[in-house]
Amino acid sequence: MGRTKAKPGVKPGPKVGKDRRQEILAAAAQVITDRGLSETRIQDIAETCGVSTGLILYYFESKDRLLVEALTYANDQFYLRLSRELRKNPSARAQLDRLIELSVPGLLPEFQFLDEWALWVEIWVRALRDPEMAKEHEVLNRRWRRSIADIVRHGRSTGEFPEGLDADELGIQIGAVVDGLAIQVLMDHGDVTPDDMLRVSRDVSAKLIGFALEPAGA
Amino acid sequence: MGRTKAKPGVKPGPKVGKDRRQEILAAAAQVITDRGLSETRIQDIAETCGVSTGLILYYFESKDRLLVEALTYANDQFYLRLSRELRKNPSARAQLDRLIELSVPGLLPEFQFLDEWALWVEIWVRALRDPEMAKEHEVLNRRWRRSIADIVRHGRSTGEFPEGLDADELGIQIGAVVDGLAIQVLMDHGDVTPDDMLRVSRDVSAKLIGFALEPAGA
DNA sequence: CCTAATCCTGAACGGTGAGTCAACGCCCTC
DNA sequence: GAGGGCGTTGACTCACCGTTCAGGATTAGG
Repeated sequence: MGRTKAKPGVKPGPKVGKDRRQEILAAAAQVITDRGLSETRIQDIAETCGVSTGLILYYFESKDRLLVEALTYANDQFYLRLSRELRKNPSARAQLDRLIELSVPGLLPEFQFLDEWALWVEIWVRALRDPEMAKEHEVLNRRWRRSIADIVRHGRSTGEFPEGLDADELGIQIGAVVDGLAIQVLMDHGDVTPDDMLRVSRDVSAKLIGFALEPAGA
Repeated sequence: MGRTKAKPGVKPGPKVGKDRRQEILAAAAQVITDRGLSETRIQDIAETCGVSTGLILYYFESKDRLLVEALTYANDQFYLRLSRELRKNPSARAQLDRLIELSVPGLLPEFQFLDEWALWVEIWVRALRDPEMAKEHEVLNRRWRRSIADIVRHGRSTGEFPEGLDADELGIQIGAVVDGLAIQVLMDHGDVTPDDMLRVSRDVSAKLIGFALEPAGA
C-alpha cells in the first residue's frame, strides 16, 4: 500500500509525521466534494486514504473538527494556487483575468476533480450555525476579497486602472459578482455557461473599475 | 379545522388534507431556517406544528421529499410576496428598489423570522447532489432572474431606462450581484452591512443598466 | 535485546432518528 | 346508531454511524 518509509533522518523528507494529518484532510476534502458535507461519513474518509476509521479519530478529536479543518484546508490550497498564479503576472489586467479564470467552476482541467465552489457553498451553510466555521469563513472571505482589492490597487499604481471607488469597495462588488456567477455555473443548468461567466465577469469588472475592454469578438 | 373532502379509494393524493400539508411545510421551513437542513429532524417539525411524528410521514412519503417541498414552498412564498410588492409600483425604478430591499437579508421586520437567503444556500447545497432539488432550483432560479429582467424591460418601455444590453443578460448580472452580496450580509461579519448591500446593489444596478442615481445622502 | 512511545486496527458500544404499524376516535353517511 | 374510513397517535423496529477501547504492530532509543 502507500506505506511511507519513515527514515530516521532528523529532518523532514518529503513525507513524515504530520503527513498523515494532511493525507486525511485531503481525503476528507475529496469526499466532501464527492458526496457533500452532510453525507460524508468517517468511514468514507478512512477508505479514501486507505486507513481504519479509528485512525481518523486518532488524529482529529471529532468528526466536526475534521470537517471544518478540511474545508479550510481545501480553501487554503486554492488560495495558495491563486497567489502563485497572480505573482506570475506583472500586469493588473492579466492578474484580474487570471483570477477570474481560476474562479470559474470546472474551467481549468487541473481543478476538475475538486470543485472549489462546491466547497464554498458547504462552508457558507456550515458557517451559518457553527461559530468555529464562521470564524474561519471570515478569514477566508476577507482574504478572497482582498486578493481582488489588491489587484485594483496594483492596477492603479501602474496606471492601468483609473482612480475611482475605494479599492476595498470594489473588492466587495467584484467579489459579489464572481460569487453569484460561480453559483450559477456550478448549478449547471444551461443558463450560465463557464464562457458566459468569463465574459460577464470581465465585462462587469471593467465597467466597475472603469477601464475599457478591447472588443474580443466582433 | 378546514375539513377537506377526501375522495375514497384514492392513493395519498395531493388533494387530501391540503391544509395539514401546508401547515407541515410551513413548520418544516421554519425548522430548516432555525436549525439548518442537515440538523432538521422529523420530530422537530412535528413539535413545531403540534402533531405526532407519525403524521408527518402520513402526509409525505419520506423526509427527503418533505424537505425539498418545504424549500420550494418557502421560496414560493417569497416570490409571491415579491410579485405583489412589485405590482404596487408602476415605476421601474421603484420596482428595482423594492426588489433590492426585499432581497437584503434581515432588513424587513416582517421577514426577520425567516431568512429567505439561509434557505437559498440550503437549496444550492442540496441541488448539487439531489436531481429532484436541482430541477426545482432551476425553476426558482429562472423565476428570480426573470423578475429582474422584467423590471428592466418595463423600465425601457416607459423610457426610465436606456436601451442597452439584453435584459436577460442584465437579469443574470444584477442577480449575481444581489446573490453575492446577500451571502455576505447573511454571514454577518461587519464587512458588508444591510445598508452597504442596499447602496451597492443600487449603485451597481444603475451602472449596469445605465441610468443615473440622484445623490442620496450628502 | 528490552522498553516505551507512537501508530494503527477492528470490533464493540451507544445514541439517534427515519420509517412502520396497530389501534383509536371522530365524523360522515346511510 | 351502525359502519366505515380518514386523520392521528406514539411506541416500536431497525439500521446506521460517531466514538471508544484494548490490544497488535512498528519504530526509536538505550
